[in-house]
Amino acid sequence: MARERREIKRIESAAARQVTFSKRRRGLFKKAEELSVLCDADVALIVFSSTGKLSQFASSSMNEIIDKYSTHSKNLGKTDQPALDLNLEHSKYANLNDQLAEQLEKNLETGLHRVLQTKDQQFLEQINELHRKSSQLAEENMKLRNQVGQIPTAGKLVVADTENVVAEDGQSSESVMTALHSGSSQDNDDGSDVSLKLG
Amino acid sequence: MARERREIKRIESAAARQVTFSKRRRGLFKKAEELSVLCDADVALIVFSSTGKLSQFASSSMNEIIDKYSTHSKNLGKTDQPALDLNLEHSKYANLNDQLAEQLEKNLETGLHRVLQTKDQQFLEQINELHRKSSQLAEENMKLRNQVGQIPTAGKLVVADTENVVAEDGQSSESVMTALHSGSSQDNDDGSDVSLKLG
DNA sequence: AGCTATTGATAATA
DNA sequence: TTATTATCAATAGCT
Repeated sequence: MARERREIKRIESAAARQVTFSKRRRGLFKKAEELSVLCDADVALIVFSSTGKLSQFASSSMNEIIDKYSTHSKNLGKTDQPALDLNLEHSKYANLNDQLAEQLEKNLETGLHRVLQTKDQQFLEQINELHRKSSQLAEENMKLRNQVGQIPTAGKLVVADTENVVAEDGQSSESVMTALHSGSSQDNDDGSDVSLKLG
Repeated sequence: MARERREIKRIESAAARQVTFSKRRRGLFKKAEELSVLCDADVALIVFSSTGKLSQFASSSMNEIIDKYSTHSKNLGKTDQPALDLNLEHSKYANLNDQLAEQLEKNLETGLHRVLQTKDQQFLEQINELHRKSSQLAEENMKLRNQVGQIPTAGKLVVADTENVVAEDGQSSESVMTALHSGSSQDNDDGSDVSLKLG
């Protein structure tokens, strides 16, 4: 609508596109508001520029309108518009809270588990090394006692027989301790031992 | 824009209002689509007539755009509109994600910390006990060597001098490892060593 | 719904 | 980005 008619197709020149976007966006928002005022309609307009910048207009409250839309949508919705709108399951937003909560919990559990695994891993490695050293000492000790002619002080070296206690993670706090005292453990199910729920 | 300029205020005549609504709505949707095409913008338009009828347009997917909007909203958003948009706290949906994330993180940090403290405590006690035993063994070992007339194998018993390595929690996984190898450590600031971020 | 006289929006330009 | 302006597009008032 101007010096020359413009074909409705993506403007290739980024600069020109930006200029046109600016002008037309203003016009669009103005029209949106005029419609809402003149015709007492509830209008919500959301625009993301190609660079990701958000612009919005809502004749009342954006949330309210989106809510109303979500609810109303399960009906036919699009009484109009040959629009490109594909959605029929706005339920997505209805349950947004729950879904997000669930998703976040999963993310966090994963992160938590990873952290615990790392930390536990270090502890366990440390413990294994200590066990190894103790074993060496105990063995050497025994040999020395034999050389000296002494009878090995049995029972004092409970550590001696635990060569490899735990090499991998996947234990709950409780079972880890058990494993540590009962020698080598292989039953790793790698199940997350952490479960948190929102309060 | 026509035979006469029309003041932008609610049209009282229901009939006239309906006619104008019809005409302007068409124009608005057309402009919305043109903007999205010309400028490669993501546009969502929701309109409820005064009689409650819904019309919508979305350049891509309505849900997608609303999602993006909700997420993006924590910024300023409304680059435009002197509109009647009253909400400044699209927080409800807008920051839902962030809020939940934050809340969850807090809950988890608390829970995590508690879990880690318990678990760490057990690990540390275990490690301390091992150190103690090693020390005993090393000491006894040394005495035996003397009896046998051997020269103590110096350097092999790095564990021997660490009587009490760690008795309390408050170490990061990294510093714990350091502490274990460098003997007793007193610099406990008890800061939470766990920090989780959502991926 | 159509029909136009007008106003309003805007493409090109600066 | 703002300002100008020639044109094109939308639409108010009627039918």
